Amino acid sequence: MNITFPDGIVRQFEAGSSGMDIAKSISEGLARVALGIYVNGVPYDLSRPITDDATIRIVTFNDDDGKQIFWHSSAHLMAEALESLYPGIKFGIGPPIENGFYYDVDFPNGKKLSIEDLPAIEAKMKELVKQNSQFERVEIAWEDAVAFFTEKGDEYKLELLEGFKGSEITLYKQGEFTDLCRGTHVPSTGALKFPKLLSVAGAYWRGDEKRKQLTRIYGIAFPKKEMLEEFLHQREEAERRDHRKLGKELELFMISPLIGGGLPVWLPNGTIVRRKLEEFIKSELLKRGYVEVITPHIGNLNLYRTSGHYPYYSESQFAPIVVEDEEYLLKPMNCPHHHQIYSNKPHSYKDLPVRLAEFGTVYRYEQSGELSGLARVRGFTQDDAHIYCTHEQLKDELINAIELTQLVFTTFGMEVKTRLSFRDPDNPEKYAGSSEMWDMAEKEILEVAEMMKLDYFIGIGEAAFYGPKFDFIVRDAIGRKWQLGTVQVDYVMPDRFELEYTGADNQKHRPVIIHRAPFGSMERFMSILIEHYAGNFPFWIAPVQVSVLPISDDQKEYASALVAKLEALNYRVKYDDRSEKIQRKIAESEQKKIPFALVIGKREAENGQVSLREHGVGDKGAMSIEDVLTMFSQLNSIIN
RNA sequence: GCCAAUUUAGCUCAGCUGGUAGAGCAGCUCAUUCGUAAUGAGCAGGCCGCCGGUUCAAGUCCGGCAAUUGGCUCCA
Repeated sequence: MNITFPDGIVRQFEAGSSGMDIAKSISEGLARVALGIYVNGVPYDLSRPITDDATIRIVTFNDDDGKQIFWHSSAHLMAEALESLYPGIKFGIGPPIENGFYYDVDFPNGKKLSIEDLPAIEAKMKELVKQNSQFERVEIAWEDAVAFFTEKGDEYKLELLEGFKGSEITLYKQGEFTDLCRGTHVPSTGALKFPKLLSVAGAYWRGDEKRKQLTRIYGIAFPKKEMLEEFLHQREEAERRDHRKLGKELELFMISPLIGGGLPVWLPNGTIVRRKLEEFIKSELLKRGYVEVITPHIGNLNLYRTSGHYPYYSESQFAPIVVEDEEYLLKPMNCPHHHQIYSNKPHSYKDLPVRLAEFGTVYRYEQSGELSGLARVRGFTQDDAHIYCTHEQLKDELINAIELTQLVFTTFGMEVKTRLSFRDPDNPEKYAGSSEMWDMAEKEILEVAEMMKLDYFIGIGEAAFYGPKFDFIVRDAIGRKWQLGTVQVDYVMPDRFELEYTGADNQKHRPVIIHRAPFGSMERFMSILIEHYAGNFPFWIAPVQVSVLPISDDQKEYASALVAKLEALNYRVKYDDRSEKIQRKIAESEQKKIPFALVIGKREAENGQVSLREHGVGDKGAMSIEDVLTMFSQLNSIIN
C-alpha cells in the first residue's frame, strides 16, 4: 500500500503495517517518542494495522494532538490506580483537556476524596507506569459492552452506552483496567512517565445541576521530568501574579465581607489606575464623536420589561425593590436607560449616528461560589456606549468600535482572541427577534470580520438574546479565559422601545443599535491588567510614578524642592526622607513597584542632577533634572 | 447554590497526641546620616472567622453558620 507522509513523500508499506512499523522505518528515535498516528485524519493507535493507501501523520508530545492522546491515556492510568485503591469505584467521563486531564468518579461507600489522598493515587500511578502495560484496543458488539458494564455495575458507562446504541463499541484495556473509550491511546503506560495530580472538585454528572455530583480529579502528565518542573514553575509564577494577591500587596482594592462578597472596593492606589484608564478611554471617545451621559443605578421594572431583559435574565438579577407599589431593579445593564435618552427627542437621519457613552455601574446576581476577586463580581462598571445609527452606517460604526477595542489591547500589549458570538439554532426560544433579522445580523458581523481581517473564531450559542456580537477574550495568569471587550449588533431593542428617526424620504425608520464596551468592565479589565503587568504598571497609570530618595539629611532641601516641582507638574511622587540607609529606601521603592526612583546624594545636589533608577532594571546613572522631566512627559503622553 | 480545602497580630505563617498564643515583616519610640534591594535596640499589637456542644480545661475535638480558595453549574 502507498503511505503518503506530511511532506508529500509517498512510500510503499506492506498492507497491515502499523503506525509503529512506519515510525520505526523513519527512525528509532521517532518510534520512541511517537504517541499515535493520524490515518487520513483519523487518530489510530500505533499498534493498529493500516490496511489501505493512506495519508498519515505521526504525532508526538510536541503536537497538540499528541498531548491529547498522552493525557487521555493518563486519565486511564489514573482510573486504573483509582480502581485498584478503591474497588467498586464507578467512572463517569475522563477526557484530556487543554492542560492535562480529569476523570469524574463516584466513590463507593460515600468516600469523600480530599487532596490529601492524591499522593497515594499518584504513587500508584507511578507504580503502574513501571509495569508498562500495553493499551489494548478491543472492538466489541454494543450488547457485549452493555453486558460488561452491567456486570461491573457501572451505571454511568451504561448511560453513555445508551447514546451509542447500534454502533460498534471499542474498549481499551491496560493492566487490570478496562474502559469504554473511543481512543486513541499511547502504546503502553510506560510512556506516561511523570504524572502529577493537581486538584479535586465536584462536578455534576453530565453537567446537570439536578443530577448526582461526582468527584472530579484533575491531573497532568509529561514524558520528561523537566517538562513537569517547568509546568509547576509556571503555576507558581501565575500564583505570584494573581491579581487578588497583588491587589492586596499593592493596596489596589479590597473585598470586605461586611460590605458583601463580589462588591469590591477600590482603594486609593487602585482608584488612580482606574481613573487613568477612564481618562484614556474618554480621550478616545471624544476623538470619535461620542457624547457622555449619566444614568441612575436603579430603574423601574417596567423599563426592563420593555427591554425584555427582565424575563430573559431574571435569574441573574437582584430581586426587585418595592416602594409605593412600584417595583425597581438595581440596573443590570445601561442600555435601556440610554434608549430613553435617545427617545427623549425626535431624531433626523442627519443626527445619526448618536453615540451615548457612560461609565455605568451595573449589578448582577452571581452565585456565591462564582465570585472571584475583581474578575467575577456582583457590581461592576462598564465602559459602556450605545451607538444609534442607520443601517447604511452600521458597518462603518462596527469598524470604528472594533478599532477602538483593538487600540485598547495594543496600548496594553495584550493578546486577545476574537469570538463571533452567534445564536444557537437549536434553542430559538432563547433569542428575541425574527430568524431573518438574525441571519442578516450574523452575516453583517461575518462580513465586517472578513473586511477587517480579524483573527476570529465562531462561538455558537454565545450571542446575547437581542443580537450577535464580537467578543474579545483574554486569559488571566492562571490560564482562565475571561471575556473583556464586546461589540454587539442589536435590531431588537429599537423595536421594543419604538426608537425612530426621520429619513431623507420624510418617513420614520428604525435605527440599529451597537452596544460596545472596549474594556468590558473596569473591574475585570483591572484584574487582567494587574496580572498582565505582574503589578509593574507602566509609568502613565502607576499609582506612584516616582520616588525621591535623598541619601542623607544634607540633601533634603534639594530633594524637597524637586518633589515640589514634580508635584506641581501633577506627577505622583513618593518622598522618602526617613533616616534610613539608601539601600533600604531603594528596596522599598522596588517592592512597591514604583517605576522610577530618583536617588539624590551630595554629587547630584551639587550638579543639579538626579541619579535615575528604573524599577526592575537598576541604576541608570546621573541625569539632569530637565532630561528626567522630558522623559517623564513623554512617558505620560499616552493620554492627550 | 453544590463538592473539596482553608480561616491564628495590619501582612506572611508556626503552634505535635487538648493544659490558656509565637516568629518574621509592617507600626511606634530612640539611636544612626549612610551612594543603588532591608542599620541596631526597645515598645506595642490577639473575642485563634462567628455561634453552639463535649471536657476540670478547647486555637486544638464535635456540630452549625459565614467568608475565602480550587472546581462544577450559570453568565448581559
